[in-house]
Amino acid sequence: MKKDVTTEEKIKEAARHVFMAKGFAGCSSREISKAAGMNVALVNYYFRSKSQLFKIIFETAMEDFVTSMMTVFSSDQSIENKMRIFIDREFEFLSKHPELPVFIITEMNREEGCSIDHACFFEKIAASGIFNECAQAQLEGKMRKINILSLTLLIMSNCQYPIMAKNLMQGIHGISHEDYTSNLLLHKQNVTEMLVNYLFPINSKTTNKLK
Amino acid sequence: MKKDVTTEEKIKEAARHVFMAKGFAGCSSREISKAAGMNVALVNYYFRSKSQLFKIIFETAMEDFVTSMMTVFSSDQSIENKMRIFIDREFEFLSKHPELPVFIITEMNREEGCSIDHACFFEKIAASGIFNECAQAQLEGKMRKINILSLTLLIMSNCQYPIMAKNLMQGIHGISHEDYTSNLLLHKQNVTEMLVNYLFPINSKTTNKLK
DNA sequence: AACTATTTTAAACACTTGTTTAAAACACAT
DNA sequence: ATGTGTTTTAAACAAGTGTTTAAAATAGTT
Repeated sequence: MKKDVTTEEKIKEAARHVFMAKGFAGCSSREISKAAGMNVALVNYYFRSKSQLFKIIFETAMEDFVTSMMTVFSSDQSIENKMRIFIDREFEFLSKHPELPVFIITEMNREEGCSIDHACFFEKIAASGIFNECAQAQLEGKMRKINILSLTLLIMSNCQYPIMAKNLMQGIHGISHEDYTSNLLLHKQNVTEMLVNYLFPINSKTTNKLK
Repeated sequence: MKKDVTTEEKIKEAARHVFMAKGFAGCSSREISKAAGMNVALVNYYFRSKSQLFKIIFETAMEDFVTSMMTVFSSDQSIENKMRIFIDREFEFLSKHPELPVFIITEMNREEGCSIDHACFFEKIAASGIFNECAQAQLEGKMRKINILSLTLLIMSNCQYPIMAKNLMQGIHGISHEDYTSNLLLHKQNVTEMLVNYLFPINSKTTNKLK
């Protein structure tokens, strides 16, 4: 009999939640199995080991992370508008998956990385032609000439950090979850304005804003 | 007989390294004691438990983190120059303590936070008068009027993220440790220029640059 | 209904965990 | 040298870890 939600996916869903919230070292196989509502042995029946299960979860997380960043760049907008849309999408995506950036950064730093090859994901980014497109725009004088690493950092920093540091910021400014979330929308606008002004200094005032 | 380095401090030093690199859940008491070159029981002889030891390490880390941010603001520079100096110091400090931001953000998210009260550290920041000084500068038209949370986020994002995401960025752009480190200096200049241009739009071109 | 293959479980495995205990090593005053 | 208080160790504790085993429950076929 086919079930509406297969056991295998119940495990993956539970593992995703637990791993994201506590990291690989911060949780046990039993905790995951309990979250999925079943026996421990079943987890190892479907996935050989905790490491193997983690590997799958991490790789799909990476996939989501990278994919969300690249969808914008296939459109035929101007580079400046692509940037605006990108920031908008990134804030939206990360608001739905707030643990993702810390999870990826933390687990990339782990020595025993469950033998995960990160390179393949990064190759996808390079293969998408994003970097070439930016370099081209720089050559044509449409974009400020800073190196691509710095460009990546500017965007990633201002999109990801506000999500990552939520608890820290709430502590510093003594504000509630709701207040922080609404302030994040204002901040997104500030970030967009700052980045566009900096990266497109000439035509930033005349270009049409995002709807 | 007094020793040059007391056992207690040997433990703290080892614990600092191991906790920072692997987090609370990612390491064992025995790993710490081994890194300090001694028996496990000694760790619990000086510090009652793993949690207690962690609490001390975390609190001093927080102390460092907060202190490094506040030293600039006691000087009598202009607000714009303070900002430039702040960014400079923050990059320098974080380059020496690269694991600090991820460590703090991660451990602040932990449910079992070893019963650490974070509030006292944040109170120090507010008590320093930084926020008031910025609000004043905004009233006097010396600084762009954005809310203080957004201001904090802009600065923290652009200073901390480039350090936190080192491995991720190296992967994406396929560059070595050395290349990343040197690129970080260029990036610091870009960040400074972008932030100053955005926060001090009127007088940013005429004000004297940092030596 | 009886057989087969798949899915799920309880129980056990060897090992690591944080913590404690009791004895040993040490420093130092008398 | 003896006694005293401190520092360090080896060994043990119960509880929790990842993983495996063998039996039970279930589904599907004849």
